[in-house]
Amino acid sequence: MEELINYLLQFGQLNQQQIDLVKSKIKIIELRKDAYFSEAGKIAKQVAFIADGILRVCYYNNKGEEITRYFIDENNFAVDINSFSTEIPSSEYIQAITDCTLFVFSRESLAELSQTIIGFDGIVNQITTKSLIEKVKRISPMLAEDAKVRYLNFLENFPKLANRIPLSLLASYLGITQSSLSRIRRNI
Amino acid sequence: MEELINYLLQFGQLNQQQIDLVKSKIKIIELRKDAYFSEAGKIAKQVAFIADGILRVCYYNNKGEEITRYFIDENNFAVDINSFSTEIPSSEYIQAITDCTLFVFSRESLAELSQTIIGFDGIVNQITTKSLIEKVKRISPMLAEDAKVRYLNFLENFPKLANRIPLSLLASYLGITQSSLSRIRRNI
DNA sequence: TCAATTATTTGCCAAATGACAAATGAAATG
DNA sequence: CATTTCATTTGTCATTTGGCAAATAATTGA
Repeated sequence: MEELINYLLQFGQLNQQQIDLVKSKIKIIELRKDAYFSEAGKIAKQVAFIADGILRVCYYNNKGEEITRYFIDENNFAVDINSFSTEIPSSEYIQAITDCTLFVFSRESLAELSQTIIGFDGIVNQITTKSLIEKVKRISPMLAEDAKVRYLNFLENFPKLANRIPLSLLASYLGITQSSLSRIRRNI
Repeated sequence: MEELINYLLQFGQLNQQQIDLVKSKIKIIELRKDAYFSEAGKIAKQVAFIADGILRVCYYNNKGEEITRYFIDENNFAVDINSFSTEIPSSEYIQAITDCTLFVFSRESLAELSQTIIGFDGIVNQITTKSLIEKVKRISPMLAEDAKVRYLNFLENFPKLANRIPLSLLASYLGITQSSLSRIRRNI
């Protein structure tokens, strides 16, 4: 749980009392591989900090194909920010692709922390903005590159993730078929 | 300038005095086609609300090719949020692709508004978050679709923009060559 | 208006990727 | 250990897209 606290402290100060208060709001959840953390059609009510495991964000297109948009691994927050902030039902899923241990905050817990801890909103805002900027930076350049370069970039940026993610999901994330990714991998 | 104020009022309340204060901080800038609003290597010091015209965000890859990442048109904010918020030199350009009229806030102006107007930070945070979420939603699904579908989606989502953007830039945004886009267009 | 410049279209061929099916490999289960 | 299930690789062929050059169209500026 120290990882989570350290993460927060990057963005603002918290005294021991405040840290304890934050900790008291955490609910620890174990998610089995393939289980959903949040689902399309439902309103996201929780924010998770991943203590262990990998989640992915995915959706289904109009051909029924499953598209993986994003992976999130240890020591990062996972939330359907759109649904969580607007309270509109989500259009995508957040799913465990390995067994996961999550530190979960409910909407109510966060509201209480927001009211009790001066500066908590600021920390949350910074984390939100930073995460979204990173996401844009990660995804945005991909269109301009061919599949091989996208794969190599992924390996470079997330060397530890590559072995832990099934080929099919990685291919979907890269925007190619798993056959193509398999062939690309052979040619390296 | 009413457009800008209305835009802000969507995210929070401002009384007439506060509105006047906001207006007093605005600097009106005319940008000629091809001129830069912000440049790679420099720290973004301004935020623009586009009163008229279209901007694009672009960068150069390691082959020297120019990649267009994003278009921004009237009644939207444009800023290199990464550079502006971290004060780290940017790696991309924001360029006018038509003659533009911009309402510009400097970092100092925003800081003053932040200190003077209760709730101004909240408005700014909401706009920032909402803009980033929209950006992710716009870009993220593109990888999973072929070029023709990407083009059709663009037409559907931004019907007015298509005629105002040169083919070459739109092709770059869609991640294909202009020849390919030209062919795709013919087949529709 | 005409020339010069820039933007777009087209043709040709090569390379990349998709679609589908089959083969192989790896992991889980009884 | 054998079997089943799932993941990955491979083969074949069709389609898409890129790269390059040339042709055509549109725009700009003297």
